[in-house]
Amino acid sequence: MSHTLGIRQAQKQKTRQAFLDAALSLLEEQSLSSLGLREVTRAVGVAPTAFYRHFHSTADLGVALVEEALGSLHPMIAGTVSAAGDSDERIDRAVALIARHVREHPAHIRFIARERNGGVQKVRSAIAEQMARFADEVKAELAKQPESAGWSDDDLLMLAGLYVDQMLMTASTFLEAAPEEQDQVARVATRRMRLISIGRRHWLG
Amino acid sequence: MSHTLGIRQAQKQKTRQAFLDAALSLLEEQSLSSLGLREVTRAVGVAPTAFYRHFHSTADLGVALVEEALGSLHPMIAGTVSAAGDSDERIDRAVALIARHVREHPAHIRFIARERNGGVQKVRSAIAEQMARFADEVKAELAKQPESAGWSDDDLLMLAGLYVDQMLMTASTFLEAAPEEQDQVARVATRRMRLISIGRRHWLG
DNA sequence: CGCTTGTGGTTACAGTTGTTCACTGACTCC
DNA sequence: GGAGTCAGTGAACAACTGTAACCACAAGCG
Repeated sequence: MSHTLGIRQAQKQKTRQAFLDAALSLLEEQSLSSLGLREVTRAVGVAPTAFYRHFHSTADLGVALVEEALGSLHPMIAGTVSAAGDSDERIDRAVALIARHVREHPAHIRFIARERNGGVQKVRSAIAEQMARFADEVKAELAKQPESAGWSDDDLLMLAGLYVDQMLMTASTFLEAAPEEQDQVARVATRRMRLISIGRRHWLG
Repeated sequence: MSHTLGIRQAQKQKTRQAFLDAALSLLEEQSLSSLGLREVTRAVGVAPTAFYRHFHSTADLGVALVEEALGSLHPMIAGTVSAAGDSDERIDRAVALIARHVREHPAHIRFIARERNGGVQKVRSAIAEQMARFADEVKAELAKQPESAGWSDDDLLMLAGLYVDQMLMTASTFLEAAPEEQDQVARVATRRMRLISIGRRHWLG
């Protein structure tokens, strides 16, 4: 029952999206804490004061960017972990999926990796919250697998967090690697994941 | 053959160190790419133009900070890995060492974690280079251990990189955790390391 | 000693920043 | 159809930025 929202609201959303896009592009070569409000409005092509109609501050814009960059990622994460096949096949598929996502949304990944430890507290919190949700979701998927028999909740969450952190680091490494190094990066990432999975298999006893 | 350097040079080094200290302190709540030259000189208590006598730009200052923060860390890394005792004892000691280092040099860790993926290319490179050196050193230590029999150089480097990344992430997590959460962070970090070590033990065959 | 060197200070410039205020004019709703 | 709402405008503000030119004066060195 979503009624079409009026011309007015639609145009506002469009401008808001333009802000997000412009900011994301400007953030490829700087951090959020140095992103100026005027810089963004200039890139969008609107007056500086128009910014306030959409965000209180650039920090607020950053939080919105976190939603955009990570909010849509939950299905992919779950799909990655619950894929069919044996452990090695699953890992290969996960690494390939990460590589593809980085290729398609490089600015998103760059933003998250950069601001995860960045200078803006609210954005750091927003990212931490999303990452915690990822870890919870991965944990839920892991719990379904037979390999997790006998595992405590705590240990499962520990493992899930390790996987999630590893995924983001892999993505960030893809980002900085030259095209001809991508394969090498993928191979190392695969072996890291494989080692962790081996550790998982022998964790108990 | 180190002759005492003149009063002149000594005073210059002192001022330079004041710049580094002031910058590090200012960077606790912002990123390097938003750090202004005037901001730093104001904090030090010198004229803006004095900055140029020591650094070309704030990016240059950042590179110097990388040296200060990571340059002195090499002995600790090596010591951590080559410590005596069985695997679990070694891990406990490593985590404790990391916790202590974070407690003693929080600003250093914050800076490295923040700028590792930060908006200043030269600084990112400087950090990446030091981290690669750490990985090489850890690899060399690992190679000495009997558990590494039969391991290829490539796999050893992969494992070393995994350990190094894990150490920095642990340090950064300590940094953001409240005092009463420190123990919990330490316990999770310990279990992560332990799982990796188990993976290592069963990597071959 | 006097000459050179170079750290740091002073003044000034042209641009930029965030934020305010009063405004326009197209959309919305009764 | 007329009144009200509100996204976006334009001008103005004080404060800030990096950088240039020139100066002061203590240290180094023949």
